[in-house]
Amino acid sequence: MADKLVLIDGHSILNRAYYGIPDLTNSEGLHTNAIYGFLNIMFMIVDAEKPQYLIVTFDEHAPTFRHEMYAAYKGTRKPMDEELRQQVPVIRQVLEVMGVKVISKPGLEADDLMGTLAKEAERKGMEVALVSGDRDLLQIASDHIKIRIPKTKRNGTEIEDYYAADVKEKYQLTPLQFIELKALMGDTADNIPGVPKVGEKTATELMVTYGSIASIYEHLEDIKKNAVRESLRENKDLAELSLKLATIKTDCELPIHPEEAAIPDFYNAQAYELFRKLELKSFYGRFDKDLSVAAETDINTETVFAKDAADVESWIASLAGEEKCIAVRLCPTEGDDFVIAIAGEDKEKILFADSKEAGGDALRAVLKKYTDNGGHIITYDVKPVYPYLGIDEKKLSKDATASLDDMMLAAYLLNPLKGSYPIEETSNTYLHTMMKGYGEIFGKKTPAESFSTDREGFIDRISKESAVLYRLGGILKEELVSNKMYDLYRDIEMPLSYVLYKMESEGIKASAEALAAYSKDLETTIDTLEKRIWLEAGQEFNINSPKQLGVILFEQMKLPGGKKTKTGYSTAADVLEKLAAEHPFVNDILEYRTYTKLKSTYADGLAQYIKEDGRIHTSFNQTITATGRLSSTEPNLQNIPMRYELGRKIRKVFTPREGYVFADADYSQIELRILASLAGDEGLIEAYRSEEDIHRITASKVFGVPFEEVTDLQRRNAKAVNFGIVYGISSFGLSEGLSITRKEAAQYIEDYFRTYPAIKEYLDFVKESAKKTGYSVTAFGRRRPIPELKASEFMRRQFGERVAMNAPIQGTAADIIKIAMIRVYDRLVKEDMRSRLLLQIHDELLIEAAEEEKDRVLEILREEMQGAADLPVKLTVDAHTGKDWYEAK
DNA sequence: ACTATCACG
DNA sequence: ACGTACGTGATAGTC
Repeated sequence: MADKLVLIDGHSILNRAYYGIPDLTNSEGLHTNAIYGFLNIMFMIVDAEKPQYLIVTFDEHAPTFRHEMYAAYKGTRKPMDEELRQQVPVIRQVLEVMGVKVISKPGLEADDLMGTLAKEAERKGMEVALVSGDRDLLQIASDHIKIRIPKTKRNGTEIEDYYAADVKEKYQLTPLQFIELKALMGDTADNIPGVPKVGEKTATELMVTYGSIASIYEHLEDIKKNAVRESLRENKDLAELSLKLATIKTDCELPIHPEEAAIPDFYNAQAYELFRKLELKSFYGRFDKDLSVAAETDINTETVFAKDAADVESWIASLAGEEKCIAVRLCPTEGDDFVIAIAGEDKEKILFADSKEAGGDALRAVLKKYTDNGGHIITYDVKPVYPYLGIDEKKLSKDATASLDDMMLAAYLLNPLKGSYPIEETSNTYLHTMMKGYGEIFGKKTPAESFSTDREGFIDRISKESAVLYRLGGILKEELVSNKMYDLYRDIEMPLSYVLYKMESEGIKASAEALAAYSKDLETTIDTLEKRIWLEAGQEFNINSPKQLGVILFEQMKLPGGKKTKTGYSTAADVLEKLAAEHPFVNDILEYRTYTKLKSTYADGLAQYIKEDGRIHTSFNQTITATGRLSSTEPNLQNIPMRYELGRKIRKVFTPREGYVFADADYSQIELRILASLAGDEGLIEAYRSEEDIHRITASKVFGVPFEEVTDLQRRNAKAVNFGIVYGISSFGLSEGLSITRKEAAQYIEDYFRTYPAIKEYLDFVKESAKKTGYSVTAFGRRRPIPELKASEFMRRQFGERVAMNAPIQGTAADIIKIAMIRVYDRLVKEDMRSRLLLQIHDELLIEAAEEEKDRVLEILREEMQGAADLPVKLTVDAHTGKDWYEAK
């Protein structure tokens, strides 16, 4: 095997990491996102390549101009962000401490250093992997020099690799021709002027056709486009200069040679210290155990084993101290059994109890007695813990949760973008510990399995977790207070968690027989459609495979429609619908999709979730969405079909229990009302006060026609604009939605903003404010960070702006219905009713109401939902009862 | 594990 | 020249 050299383009990778990784800071406020991202990529490459030699290059001054000879030309490179600039010396220090060879040479570009090093290594018989964030380096690619371009994606980093042959394949150009391509199109970041009027498209076309700049000039007269041809003619000198500038040097004098850069052992004690200081926790695991032991001690615990419930009671009393506060980590094991770890004032001592020995009922009684006497419990993910706390059924949600804290809910409010909230991540973030992930210790085992196979390890783990929880209690409360979200946490999220627990336990009755019958009906139609589609297509194929379907439609049947997705043809509904008019056969496919969707996801899918009590118990997740909404899983009961009759019929299988009916209530246009209120737009507020059709009024005002003369089309358009505004309007989005041109869409938006000027002012204000603070805020103080707003890519920034406009609206609506849920629940308890809240579907609540209570329940729903927020635009609620969900909605 | 599609608000 | 409406979750196919 030949020796291998890895070359890393320091600035370009650092830059890429900075823009690709959301902001990170250590507790001293030093930004570390670029450092983190850089090291991630470096470690990943070194792990994969296992090179003998490693060199990182940096430009001497950052930012630099590419070449002296062109430095006088107007520099267009943006100055470096301060947050990135401060990380440059730090990463160099990190690399130095790890023993990595870093080179830079005054007056030389990093590209030239790398080019020279790569070629020299190749001459010396080495394999080279050159890691860079930009494509300039592709000109260096050869059979032995691989250019590796990391891309930061949603779930980690992917690396694109280019040997010479790959460059040829992807760009239809050799690496050397690639230089000429760049010379033609120019590069503002590198101050290469290029030829005016020649962009990426034109340049590629010219190079593929003629093969070189020299050849292009020989065949100048063949070029069709006048503007391009004349520009080339006039700017020949510019083309030549650009070619020189674009060529990476491979003959520099080097301060170091490849064989002098043997790869060091990164993971030494000094480096470990620095990583600790920077708090780059995810890398701690790479260092030796011995090095990391010191840090692991901050959560060392000594576990005491309880013999019985009395033991637990006396220990709790001593651990709780004067503050009367303990942290409890509780895990169900087999059957009804569970184990608990309890931490308190004495931070090292953890009490462990197993319901098998201490008795489940006895343990529950101890916990109940403790809280009834004013004791406080800090938990992590409290919802599944409620059944162990013995909470009195008569308690209002706020009283039930007054003595409880849930650090997972706190962590979610502090950063709702994480998607999941493992306890160790919260601890590592806020306590600066370095806990291992659960999976690193127990793999994919469930807690119950871990407990039975590795009892000791599991006990140690939940002991540590409880210790950490006790400390998080104070810290996260402070964080919530200083971020002005403590009220939201205490008055909304905590009580809501209890309401959700009750709703989940209640479940909703569904008929397995009715689902089976529905499934059978669908199957008949699916069979017919399938046969007809195969007949039309002239062959049997898997209609559910977008790949096979694409080939059939667009290759064999030659229907118009191009590629859209990464992997091939798009066969999405909106694409097929455009074809359906000309090709009725496509309708069969759309219909087939509808029927199979209904069968697999709903008819058959839901049936699997019916429990022995004949009911479906969904999970309402409180820490998933970025905006503050709930989500529903296993199964999702927030997306049961509604819009079309065929699917809507599914709702008939959801029925109330004997002697009960459903009462269903939903807010009317809550988001638009919130927008009007937050913006304080007199026109829109007044429009709502008139209680007329809001889309019709809007159409009348925007298009300047009398209310009575608004056409259906005008109303439809106005409605789409109203929706678009809520989503964070863009002319493109609106034009897609309405099948009109972007220009027309832009005109609609302009007219809309002229009609309701305060709406525009408000949206501009929230955008500006989010840019300044980095987050958007709802009327109840819920925050959504928007890191996209400082992205370098235009598209991502645009997305950030739309999110900044939408999040306060969607989020405020989420806050309001959460308040309504708490109030509705409390009313049902207070008034001693048998009716129960079952479901929330974003703007809708479903109650199983005792028959004699149904009118009262409707009243409560209307009152509490309308009264949940006092806005300039009154919230209105539609409420109905019915013998199934279909009827009640 | 990822992508495409489609169900809801 | 670029390429998107906001927020979710389940399923089937593909790698």
